[in-house]
Amino acid sequence: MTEELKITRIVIVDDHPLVRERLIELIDREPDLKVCGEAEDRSEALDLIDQLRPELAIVDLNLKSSVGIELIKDLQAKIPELIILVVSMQDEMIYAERCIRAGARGYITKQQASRHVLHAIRQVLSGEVYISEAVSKQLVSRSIGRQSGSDFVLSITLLADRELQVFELIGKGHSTRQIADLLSLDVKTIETYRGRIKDKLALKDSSELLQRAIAWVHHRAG
Amino acid sequence: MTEELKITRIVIVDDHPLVRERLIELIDREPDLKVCGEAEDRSEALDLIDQLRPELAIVDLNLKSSVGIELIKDLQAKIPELIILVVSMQDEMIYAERCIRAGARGYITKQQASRHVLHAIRQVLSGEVYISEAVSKQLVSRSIGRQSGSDFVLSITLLADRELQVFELIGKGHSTRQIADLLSLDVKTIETYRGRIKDKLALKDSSELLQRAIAWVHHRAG
DNA sequence: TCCGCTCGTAAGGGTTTCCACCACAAAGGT
DNA sequence: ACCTTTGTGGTGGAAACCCTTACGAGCGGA
Repeated sequence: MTEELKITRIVIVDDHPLVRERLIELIDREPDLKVCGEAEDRSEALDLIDQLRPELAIVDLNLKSSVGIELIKDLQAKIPELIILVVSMQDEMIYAERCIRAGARGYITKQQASRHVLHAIRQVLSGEVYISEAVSKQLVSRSIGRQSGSDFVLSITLLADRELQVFELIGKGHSTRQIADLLSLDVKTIETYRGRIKDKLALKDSSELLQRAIAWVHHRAG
Repeated sequence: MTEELKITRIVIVDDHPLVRERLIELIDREPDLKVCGEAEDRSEALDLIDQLRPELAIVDLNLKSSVGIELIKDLQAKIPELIILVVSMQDEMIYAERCIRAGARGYITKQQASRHVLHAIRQVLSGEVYISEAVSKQLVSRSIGRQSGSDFVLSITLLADRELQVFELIGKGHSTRQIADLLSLDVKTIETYRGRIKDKLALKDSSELLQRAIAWVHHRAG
């Protein structure tokens, strides 16, 4: 009588085939873990996970239309028992916080993923929350007073998830109409978000909003 | 007597280990290609490539600290015979243009990389320029008949002085009203310039104009 | 010289966006 | 149980966008 081995089934959601393929290799090398499906975008992911019902989903934050957070919320609402680990290019604490609040159980950057993804997987499977070093260190270094523009970075924290999404799309030069289409929302809704962003960041008109958004996007892009 | 096989040596510069690892696998599977080194950032890449002198460098655009474009320029200046293939997360034409202009011989998105990277490698090695479908389609849909990608800069020279002034102010995030005030002109005049700029640069709406202008300003700024 | 072209400036008129304010339901905190 | 935040939309007037037209100044070619 051989020992029964419980295999944990995992779905990967990421729009970069290179990353998916490498993650699959790393994971499938473990005898007790198995990637049972992959998806490239939100709706594909929802369908697939609903059908396969894996224990764990590894989700890229930066899906094409920047709807990673929405996907987390959707999954959390639909399949509460699913454990979600976020793999992201962003090493900003803001994003990690939002993901955890949205229901994810772990957050790891792509820089760290190669070495630490298995550790992260086991940690979230065991019920703990995993946040990668690089990110949590960032939190500390920021709270120790930085000078220029850091109060602006902090004020970004005030933005709700949707508002931040819209803010970033504005910074990339997208029109209100395009943003509405990208997020499948009414133009009027985007206009509301624009108004709220202006309030929260204390901006006086749309060009100040635009300038801030451009600066923010280019602040992260390097 | 065995056939002599010339092996092309390749260096990979990318700050995502997952991506590097997968690229290495794909490349090393080919008998005539060999990854001989990896680097994570600009200075590391410069040292390594200077030392190893590979035929080809595969460079990620979005390196952490420094912008990938700078690295391309550095490499091009220092080792002109090196062939550079850019692998990028950005599917926006602006970046492809800038890379090619900076001396890269190919541009492929990470979405496409998995399937097409070998084809791209062979194409740039054979002396041609490779630009991935997803990106070049954007270009074609906008301006029929142009395909080199770097002629955007040339088309900038089509702009009259006033038009260029307006273009740069747009790129800094100024509104039409603000520009009119700054230049002491009527709003209607600025609107005319916007229209002419769009014509000359073959842009289809104001957000494309905005994105171009932003890219232009950040290109000037370094 | 006359024709054609670009440049700088602006107006007319239709379409879309901006913006201040309102509405409402769900979630969460005190 | 209330109050705030969040996500989603609506009204309506001001402003911006976009296409077209205009017109004089300058400049280059036929």
